Amino acid sequence: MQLDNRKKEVLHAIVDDYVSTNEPVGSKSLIERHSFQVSSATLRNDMAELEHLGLIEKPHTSAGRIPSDKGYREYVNSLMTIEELSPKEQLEIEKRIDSSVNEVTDLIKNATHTLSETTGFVSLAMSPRLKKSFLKQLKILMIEPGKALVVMVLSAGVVKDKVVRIPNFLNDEQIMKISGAIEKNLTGKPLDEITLVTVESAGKGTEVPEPLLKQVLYEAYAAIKQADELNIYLEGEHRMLNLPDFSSLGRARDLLGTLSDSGMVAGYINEMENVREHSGDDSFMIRIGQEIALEGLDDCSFITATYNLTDSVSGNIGVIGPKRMLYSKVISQIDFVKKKLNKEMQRLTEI
Amino acid sequence: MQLDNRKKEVLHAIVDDYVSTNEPVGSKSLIERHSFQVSSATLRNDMAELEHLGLIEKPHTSAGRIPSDKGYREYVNSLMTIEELSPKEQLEIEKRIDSSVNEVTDLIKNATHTLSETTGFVSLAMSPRLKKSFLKQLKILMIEPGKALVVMVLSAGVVKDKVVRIPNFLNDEQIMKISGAIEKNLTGKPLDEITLVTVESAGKGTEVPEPLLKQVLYEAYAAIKQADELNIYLEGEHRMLNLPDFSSLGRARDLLGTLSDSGMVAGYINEMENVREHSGDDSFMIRIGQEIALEGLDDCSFITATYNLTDSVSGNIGVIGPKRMLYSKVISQIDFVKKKLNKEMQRLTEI
DNA sequence: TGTTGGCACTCGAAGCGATAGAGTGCTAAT
DNA sequence: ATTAGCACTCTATCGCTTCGAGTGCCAACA
Repeated sequence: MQLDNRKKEVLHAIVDDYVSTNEPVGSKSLIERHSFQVSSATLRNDMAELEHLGLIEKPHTSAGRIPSDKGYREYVNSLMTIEELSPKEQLEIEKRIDSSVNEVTDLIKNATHTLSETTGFVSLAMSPRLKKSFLKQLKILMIEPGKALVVMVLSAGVVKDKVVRIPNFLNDEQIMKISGAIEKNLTGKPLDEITLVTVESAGKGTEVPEPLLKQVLYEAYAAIKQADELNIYLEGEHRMLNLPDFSSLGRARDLLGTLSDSGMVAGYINEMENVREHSGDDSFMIRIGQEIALEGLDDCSFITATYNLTDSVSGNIGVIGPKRMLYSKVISQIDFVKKKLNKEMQRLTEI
Repeated sequence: MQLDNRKKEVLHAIVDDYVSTNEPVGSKSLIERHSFQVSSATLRNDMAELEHLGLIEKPHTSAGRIPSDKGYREYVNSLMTIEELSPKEQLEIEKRIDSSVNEVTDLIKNATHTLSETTGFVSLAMSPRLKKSFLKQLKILMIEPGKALVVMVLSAGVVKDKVVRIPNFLNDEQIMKISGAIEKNLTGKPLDEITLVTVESAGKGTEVPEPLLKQVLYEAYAAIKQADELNIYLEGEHRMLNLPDFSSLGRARDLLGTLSDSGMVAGYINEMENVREHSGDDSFMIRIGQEIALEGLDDCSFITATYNLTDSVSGNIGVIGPKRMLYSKVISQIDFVKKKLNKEMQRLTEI
């Protein structure tokens, strides 16, 4: 994008003004609010040029300009400067993210909640992708005849469990044998390398009748697979209704409708994450307006960062807000929450 | 309420018409839509009377009437007749509530989701109140030095667990001893009779140094207390935006704002539940409009039923919809979902 | 006494025209 | 390349009128 300096400044100013006023900005008010050394007529020429490049657009013929998706993109990529949060803001976040929590899930919910409160937008987080973590322990506990609990401890310090049905007449001792065999043979294996076949061969040699054994092994396998399922946490959907951008009920409805299908949102984040991984970019994922392939989010921007539970186990945390947002501020907020989250995660996972 | 028959019919008709059209209903249209054997002038007199009794009201001087909270209340208490769902509707619900689920929590989420889809409103459920259930098993598993998992099996077939911190240098054997002592002494006790003192005395006699023992016992106690904490599940908040009743953004915002504070909603349900228990009424709790002591729910009705996990362990499931709803239909839907839920719960809890 | 037809009155919703104001594009001069 | 000036455009808004559904009340009637 070959823009001379003044044009860059003009675009910057238009984005800033539009973000803060929510009104299309015209050449005159631009002169008033900023100290350009040229006249409004000159800015009009520049604006015509920016419009030609598709960076800004007019809602109607005789109105001011608003940034287009492409304009916001240019702003985010090359114009804005990111500042650190003030110590006060940092403290506020530190305080809200509770350090007394002992489970990863609670910690993530905590961070999501905090992020929604500090940004005033919808926040969301994906649970850690555990497929690269490995099994450290697996125990099967009898609950009552026919029912057992599979408890797994994963390398990332995460504990998962699942209630499963087992044949009624299996006794404690048999279950212990099977449990021991699985644990012995699968400990240290990453979850994504564990298949039904692996589990079945791990259980071989246990002196339990074949069909019964097979059922238990299947259930154990199902429990392991369930452990690496992804969860998504969304918070603060109602905040969108406070934004003038969604004062039209139709838009608000479409947006909340889409967000209510958390599976769809999770799928989209996963997709984005794959792109990020392959592009080698390790900081933020930013999607603006139509770039987001979800219905009803045309007027939104979607920003996520990646947090790490361990080196190989990570998840995402971020916000969905209006396109018309203070990008630099929001990005610093996400960044700070992410860092705090990483710190707490480390506390939880180090022995 | 001493109302002659025709006045009852008039109120009935006004509620029905208003529910289906969402427009204030006048004497003339009342004549048109129903076969009253009198003139519109007569109905006008009746309506003036009903207004005097506070059962209906006018949005403004020259408009038709709409039911007041008191009017809806009268309708619900003595006018409406409840019909069973059609076999088709029943089947639809049966199908949606999945029978392959093995955990109570999943089952409840499932039922909540179904209820929101069938009614088109916000649905919600409270997790079972476990304080009357008793401990069947309690195991403490070492995860790694300094970290353990407390697993509890409760009488209602519910499994709960919590990761806890323990002193670093406790070994497997010591933990097993403590775990065994607690289990031995507390099995069969209802959760609400277990206090820190009970747990501490249960752990006595274990050959583990005093301060270490005390910490573990405290953590075990905390885990037990956490097990009977209540959870609330809310679904379909976005559906409210589809209702003409909430087309004013302000109302929608207040409503969703309140619902987003799930703790507050849970507290309110608990309060309602206490009233129900003491009044001996065992069917539905219905709260209409201003009867609901929650901000922003003035235009809503709140209907819940009680489901049972076992005889002494129960929770609630219901909906929050607009006051202007088809009460008889919604009540049958809740009732049917509740019955189905009870059935599935029984399947899960019977050995 | 309960019911009815008639009538004047009320009030919001919808449609219309005029006006104001912010903004644009273009042209001609610097 | 920049600027002043001007004609033009489009929306938002205000006030005005009209329309219609609905009400309350009164006098007449069974």
